Amino acid sequence: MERRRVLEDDLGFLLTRASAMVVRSVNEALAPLGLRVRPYTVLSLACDEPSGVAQRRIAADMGLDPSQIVAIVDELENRNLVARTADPGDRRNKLVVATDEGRKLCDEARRLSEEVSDRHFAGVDPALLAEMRTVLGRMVFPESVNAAR
Amino acid sequence: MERRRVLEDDLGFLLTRASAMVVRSVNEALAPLGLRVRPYTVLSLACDEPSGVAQRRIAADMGLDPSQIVAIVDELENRNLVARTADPGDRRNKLVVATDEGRKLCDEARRLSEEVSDRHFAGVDPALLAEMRTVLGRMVFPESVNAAR
DNA sequence: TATTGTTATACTCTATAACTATA
DNA sequence: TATAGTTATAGAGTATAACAATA
Repeated sequence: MERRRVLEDDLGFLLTRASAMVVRSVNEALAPLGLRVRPYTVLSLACDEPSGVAQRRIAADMGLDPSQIVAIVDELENRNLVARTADPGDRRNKLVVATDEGRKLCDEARRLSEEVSDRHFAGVDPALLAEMRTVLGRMVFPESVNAAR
Repeated sequence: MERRRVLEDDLGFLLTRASAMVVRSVNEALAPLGLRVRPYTVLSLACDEPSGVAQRRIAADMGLDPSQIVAIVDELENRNLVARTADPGDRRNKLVVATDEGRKLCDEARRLSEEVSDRHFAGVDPALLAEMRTVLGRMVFPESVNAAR
């Protein structure tokens, strides 16, 4: 063989390639539901928080600029999957809350998305996968390293 | 805490977030060289193959469509970092070969890019990083699972 | 003065289809 | 007919700056 002498050991490159593969297949898997990865992620965050999530929070969790969340929430709201509700405590906030319809679709999407992940990581030692979750989780959410769960 | 109940365990999501972080900081690190991740990757592949790489090969290794390679090679060629040379064996192929200047810049870029990776994965057990490389490498290049190196 | 959501804009990346030249 | 590279185009994702409403 003796190709890819350097890139095959570059974790950044491998991460990029792997995530592109997963995103692609999740997008394909979610297409029948009319969802793509990013709207699904927003919907999922809304579903995880019964009282709703502020758009800033969504942006922070997804690593995006708040301005990029607007159109995604617009789309989900137009489809009646989430609703923007006023935060009584701080009227600058708009809390994004999932509707019943949104929750149903999210459950379905989650199932499909997990199926895709399982397929990609089939045959990998579950303990190793757990360690990868920990490493990547700490990298992505450094503030919650020792947070109680 | 008790947020992100589901996404924090979603390897696809973590992979996407982590790779976005790395790509962003590698792009920043390479900016002084006038490179971004993708041109750097193409240059790197060209440097790894003294006799040159076919554009199809580059596309396959990067998981892109061959049409997306054209503009990147154009740019590198305009900067005299690579040259397109005719493949004597099959004149349909254009082998992308790195120039001396390209090799010098690639070495520099590699150094900067490794620095970024080291920073992101500082404190992680090297053995675990090696296992992650193996898992992701198999996922990305399934054809070379048992390839001799 | 600072922060939340919003609008607007420019750029990069992704995905396809169709063309040409060689095989 | 099949394959390598190319062109063109549309859509999705990324990155900033600036604005109105609220704190």
